[in-house]
Amino acid sequence: MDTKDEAAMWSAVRRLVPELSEELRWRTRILERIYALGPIGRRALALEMGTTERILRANLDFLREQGLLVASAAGVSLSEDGERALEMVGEFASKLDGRAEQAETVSRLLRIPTVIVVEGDSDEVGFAKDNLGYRAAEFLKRALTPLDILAVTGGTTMASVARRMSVAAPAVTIKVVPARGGLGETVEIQANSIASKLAEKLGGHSVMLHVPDRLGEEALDQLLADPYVEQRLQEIRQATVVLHGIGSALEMAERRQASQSELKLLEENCAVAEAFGYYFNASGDVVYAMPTVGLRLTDLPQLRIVMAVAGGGRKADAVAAAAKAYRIDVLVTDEGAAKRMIEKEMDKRREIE
Amino acid sequence: MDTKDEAAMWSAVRRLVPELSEELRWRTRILERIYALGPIGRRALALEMGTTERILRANLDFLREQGLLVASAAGVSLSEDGERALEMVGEFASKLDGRAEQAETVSRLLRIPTVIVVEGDSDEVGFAKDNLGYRAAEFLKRALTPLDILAVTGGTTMASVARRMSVAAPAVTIKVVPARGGLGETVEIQANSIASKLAEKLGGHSVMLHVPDRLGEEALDQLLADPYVEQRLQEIRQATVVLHGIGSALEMAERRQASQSELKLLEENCAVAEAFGYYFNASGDVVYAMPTVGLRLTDLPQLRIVMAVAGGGRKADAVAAAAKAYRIDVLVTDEGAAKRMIEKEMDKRREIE
DNA sequence: CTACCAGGGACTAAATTCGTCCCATAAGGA
DNA sequence: TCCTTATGGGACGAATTTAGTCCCTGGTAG
Repeated sequence: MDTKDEAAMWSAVRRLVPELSEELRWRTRILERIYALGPIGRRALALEMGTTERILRANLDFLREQGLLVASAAGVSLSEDGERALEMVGEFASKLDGRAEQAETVSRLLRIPTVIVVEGDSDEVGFAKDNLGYRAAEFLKRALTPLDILAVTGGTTMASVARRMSVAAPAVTIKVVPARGGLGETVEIQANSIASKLAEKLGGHSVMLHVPDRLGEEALDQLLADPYVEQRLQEIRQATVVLHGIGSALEMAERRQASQSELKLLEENCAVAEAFGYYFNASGDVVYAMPTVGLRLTDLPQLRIVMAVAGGGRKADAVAAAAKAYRIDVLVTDEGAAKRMIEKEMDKRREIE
Repeated sequence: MDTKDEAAMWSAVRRLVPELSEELRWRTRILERIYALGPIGRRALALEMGTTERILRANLDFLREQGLLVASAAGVSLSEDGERALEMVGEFASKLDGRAEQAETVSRLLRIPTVIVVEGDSDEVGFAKDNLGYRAAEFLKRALTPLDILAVTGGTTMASVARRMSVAAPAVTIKVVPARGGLGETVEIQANSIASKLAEKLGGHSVMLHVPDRLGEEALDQLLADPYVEQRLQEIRQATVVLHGIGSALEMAERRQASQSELKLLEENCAVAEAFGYYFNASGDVVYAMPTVGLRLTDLPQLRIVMAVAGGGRKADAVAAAAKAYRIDVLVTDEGAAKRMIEKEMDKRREIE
C-alpha cells in the first residue's frame, strides 16, 4: 500500500471513528506529560493540562489498567511498556498535532484569528474537500445565532459545506442569502442553490437573487434600478455573517468562460485570487471586479463574521492574497493548502530580510 | 516505516484506545451489511446483526451525520462516500476480522469450545505476550465465581496474566493454588508466586506448595506421606478452575535443566509439548511425567474450566498436541501461534485424504 | 516530628445511552 | 386502486455511565 492509499485509508478511518483520533491524541498527550514531568500527582497534572481532577482520573485509571503507567506514593509515572508505547505512537501523534501547529502558523502569518486545518489535500484526496465542508459546517452551526443573516457564495467547496451541514435544532431560524448574483455555473454550485440548501438544513429560509451572468454596464444599471432587485440587495447588505469560497484567479476565469480581453487583463495584472466576484493580485489589490450585483468588498467591514473556506495546494496563493485583501475572521483550509501557504510565506519573509 | 514497526505501532494504538478499534470494526460491519442488503430498514438490519433497534439507530444516525449513508423511505443505503469509505477500510477491517476467523478455525480444528486470538506473535512483538495476559486475565475475571478454587501453573506467560489482572471487586474471595510444585525456575515465574499475585489482585488468598524440584522416587513417596503436603494436595485437587501454560517440550526441558537421559528419552519419543509437568508427543500421548506433586492429568476431567494460555509461532505444535492430550475449554493464543496451528492442521488433514 | 501532597474511596448530580412505543408515510403487491 | 407492510423519525422514561466534590490514610521531605 503506497502513501497516498494509506492517507486515504486513514481519512476513511477517521471518518468512521472521528473520536478515535481525538482520544488517541489526548491520551498520548497525557503520556507525554507524565513522561516529561516524572512522577507527578493527579491534581498537579490536571492543573497542568487544563482539565479537572476527575476527568483526568478516569484516563489515568484506564492507562494504569492497560499497564502503561504505574502509581506510586510520589505520583504516577510511565511503566516500561508505557515508554515503549509512547515511542511507538509518538510519530503518529506528532502528525495529529502537526495540524494544530499548522493552523497556528497560518493564523499568525496571515493574521486570521481563527484557522482550522483539516487533514488531506483537496487537490488529491477525495475526502479532503468533504472534511473541509464538515468542519466548516460544524463551526458555522455553532457560530450562528437566530438573529444572523447568512450570506453565501457559490462553488464546489461551498456546496460541500451545504451538503455536510447537519440538520439543526428548529430553534435557529436564520435567513440565508446569496452573496452575489448567478455566476454561470452549474445549478448545484450556484450561490442561490447553496443558500437554499443551507437554509433548509438550518431550519431557516432563503432569499433568491436571480441575475443573469455577464452583464453589460447599461443592463446592470437597469437591474439596480429595479425595485425587486433593490429589495433583495437591501437584504443581502444586511447580512451579518458571510461564508465564502476563495478561488484561484485563472481557474475561476476559465470556469466562468471569461473573454480574451478579460483573461489578458487578469494576466497582465498578475491576478491570483478570486472572491465575491473580485480578482486580486498577490498583494491583495483588486485588479478586476466582475460586473455583477450583491455583496461588495466595502460591505465586509460591517459584517460580524467573515468566514472563508478553501483547500488544496493550488489555492494556497489565492488564500494568502485574499487574506491581504480584506478581513477574514475564520479560515477553514486543509493540510495541502496550509503547507504551501506556510512555505511561500516563509520564503517571502526570508527575501525581505 | 517497515511492516514490523507498523504492526508495533498499531499494537500501541490499540493499547491506547482499544474501545475505538472495536467501534471501527463494528461500524465497518454495519456498512458492509447495508452495502450487501441494499436499502434495508433499521429493524430488519438490527435483527440481521443481532443487536437491538435502538443501539443500531445511534450508529446509523452517526453514519448518516457523517454522510456515509442516506436514508430513504425504502431504508438506509450507502452514499457514494460510504462506498468509497467501505472500500478504503475494507482491507483494514478484514485484518481485524481475520482474528475472529482464526479463532473459529482453531476452535473447530482442535475442538476447543472457546478460543481467543490476540494480535501479534509472542515470539516477535514485545506487546503480544502482554496482550495474551490481558485477554486471559479479562476472561478469567468474568468466568470466576466466589466459590471457585483456581489452580495456576508457572512460566512467563502465566506471569503476564498475573501482571495484567486488574484488581477485582472485593466481593470475589477466591482461593488460588499452584497446580504443581516448584519447577526450578526463577521465583517470579514460579507457580507459587503467580498464585500469590493472582490471589492478591483478585482479593482472595493463596496456598503455597513448596516442594523441591527434581525429586527422587523415594523422596517423592516420603513427601506424599507428609501430612502438611497431604493437606495442600487435597486443596489443590479440589480446584474447580485451572489456568495453565503450554510449553514446547525441548525448550521446557532445557529451561528445567533436564539430564542427558531425560533429554534423550524426550527426543526418542518425539515429545513436542509440556503441560502440568507432563510431556506429550504430537498425538497427545504422555511420553514422560516429571516426578513432582500437584494436579494430575486424571484430575482434569473433574474441573469446571480448563483454561490454557500460550502464544508464539514456536508453540503452535505444542498447543495442538496438548489439545489432543486432554480437554481444554478455553484457549487464549495469538496470531502467530494460530496461524501456524491452522497451517499445520490443514496440511495434516490433506495428508490423510 | 510535622506539614504536605500523593492515590484511592465514596457519594451525588448531571449527562448520556438505551429500551420501548407510537406515528405518518412511502413502497409494493393484489 | 387500495391495502398491507415496513420504513424512518419522534418521544419519553429507565438505566447506566460520567463527572464534580470531598475526605481519608499514608508515605516523604524538610
